[in-house]
Amino acid sequence: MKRPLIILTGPTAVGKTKLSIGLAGAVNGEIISADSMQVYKKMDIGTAKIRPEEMQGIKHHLIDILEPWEEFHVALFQKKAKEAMEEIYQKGKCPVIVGGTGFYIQSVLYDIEFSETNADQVFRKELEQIAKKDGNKVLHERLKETDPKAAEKIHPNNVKRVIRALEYFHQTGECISEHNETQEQRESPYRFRYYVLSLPREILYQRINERVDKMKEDGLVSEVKMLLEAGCRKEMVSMQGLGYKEIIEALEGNISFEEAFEKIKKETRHFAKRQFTWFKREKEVTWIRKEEFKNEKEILDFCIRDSSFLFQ
RNA sequence: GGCGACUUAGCCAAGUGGUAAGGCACGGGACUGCAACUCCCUGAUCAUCGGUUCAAAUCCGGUAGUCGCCU
Repeated sequence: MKRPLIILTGPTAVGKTKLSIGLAGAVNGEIISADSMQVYKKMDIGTAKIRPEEMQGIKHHLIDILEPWEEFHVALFQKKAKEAMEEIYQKGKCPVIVGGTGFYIQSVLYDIEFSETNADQVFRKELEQIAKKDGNKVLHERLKETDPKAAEKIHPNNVKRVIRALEYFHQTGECISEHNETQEQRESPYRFRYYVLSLPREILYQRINERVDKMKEDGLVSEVKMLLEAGCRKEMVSMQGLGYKEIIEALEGNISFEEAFEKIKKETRHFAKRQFTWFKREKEVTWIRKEEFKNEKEILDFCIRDSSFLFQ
């Protein structure tokens, strides 16, 4: 029998955290964060990380597990998430994955296979240079020769993806396009419910603006300063996070702080839009349109009722 | 009241006689080891009326609005 799994996601600032506590409490669950930035310690304000006192005794996994100078990626997320899930199942509890990184959720839900190889930084840098010097097209041509199917699917300007496809072939001798095709067929090894929390665009955008204003008040600038003093550099994956890269720009004097915060709002809106696009094409999801409910309690009740079959 | 300048998509903005660059926003989409990343797609007939011309956003005139200066 497949084991139960609850996923709670949605665009940034939609209110996942709040609902997650109630839900996890009701189903005797523990929370696994599916968030590419909240894994980092010391990055609290900019990631709108849940505070310990808000957790109400619910155990949270994959939050604050890395230093900001360490690298994180899907494969690692999947590994750690699976470990956490194992631990949760051992206790007879139900894992509740909460977070807005759709890609991460997918990796666990469909148990996508990642090869054992590590990122080949040297190879990547080399290809990046080619793209820079000779143009994106040249690199794409190269992919056409090794993996025409992938080349067809990936736009020449999407250098990152082109490089990954080339790297994959370089490391495994196999076409990433074929690998992906087989992975797409996968069925989830879990009995699950995949909730996507949503709000009308205008309301969500308003919440985003308010949240960014709050980050400003709460001292996002000092947080970034502290991180830089601790040795963080803008090239680091963690410092590419929304809110961090813009404040660094301002600290470097390239833009004003006012511009930086406006930029954060704008980019966060863009991010939310991308998240919607992702969830829209995920097939086995249950949308929870918050505007159709009277209050938070009703939403929670719906989730509890709706997911109860997982435990029968 | 007079003189002058301006008026191009939601915003910024090129074009000064041959049939509307670009950027931003909005919207849509992709995504299988950097994913809060990276990338793709999408819009006007040029304030308005009339004239000149084979041809006008581009020249001329009227009207309206905006801005500046002057009395």
